[in-house]
Amino acid sequence: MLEFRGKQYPCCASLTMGVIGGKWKTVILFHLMNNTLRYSELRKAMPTVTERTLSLQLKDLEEDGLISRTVYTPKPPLKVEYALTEFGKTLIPLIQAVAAWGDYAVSCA
Amino acid sequence: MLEFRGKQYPCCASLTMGVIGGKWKTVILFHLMNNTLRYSELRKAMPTVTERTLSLQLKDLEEDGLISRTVYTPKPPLKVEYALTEFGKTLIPLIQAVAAWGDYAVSCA
DNA sequence: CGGTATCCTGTCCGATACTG
DNA sequence: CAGTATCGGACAGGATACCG
Repeated sequence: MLEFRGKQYPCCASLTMGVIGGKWKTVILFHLMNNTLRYSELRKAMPTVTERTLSLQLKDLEEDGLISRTVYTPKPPLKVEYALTEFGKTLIPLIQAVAAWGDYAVSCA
Repeated sequence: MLEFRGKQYPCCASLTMGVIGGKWKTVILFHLMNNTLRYSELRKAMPTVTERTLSLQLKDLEEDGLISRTVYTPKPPLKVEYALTEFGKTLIPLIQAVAAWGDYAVSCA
């Protein structure tokens, strides 16, 4: 039994899935892999996610230390940028493998 | 927009997560990565999953073509073995990366 | 611009009991 | 031994409206 940030996992594989699982987290990480992006840029990159869900997933990823959130303006209109942290960058090879296998599976079908 | 086995995905990363996501699929694949296992052996390897859930997840993985189910006995008591298919084996590097990152994250915390 | 608040729905998944 | 049947709770995630 493993523990990470207060949650328990029966196996190292399930720990990873607990952190990057869910419907949108890998997609967010995939888009942040090569670029720092603003909230609105993420929305454009992922047109089918709702604002609420995107917001919640970003907060989750931030709490797990994978991404950073930087506010550049003192007042509205706000400018906010999201980027991978150093810890989040350790996921890059994994995200690349996830994306590559998705492409491969499509090419098989 | 990508399609795989009748489901739609907005991104190659989300396709992969749709196939190996969920609470238990990567754990099953992790245990089948190096060994063919019987149902009861999977249960021993994953003591905290319920029979119902294990059964459903195995069926999902079989329908997605990742694992094979072989019955060796004509009547009860049954002997059933699960193994990765050739297509499922293409996931091995990914599963290894998932497991390795889980270990790494624990070592950081 | 970058979010929350509120409400609601589906689905995942656990518990328990039973079967070929 | 290897499952299925039934029930039900919790939570992820969508729709829409509103706020600093």
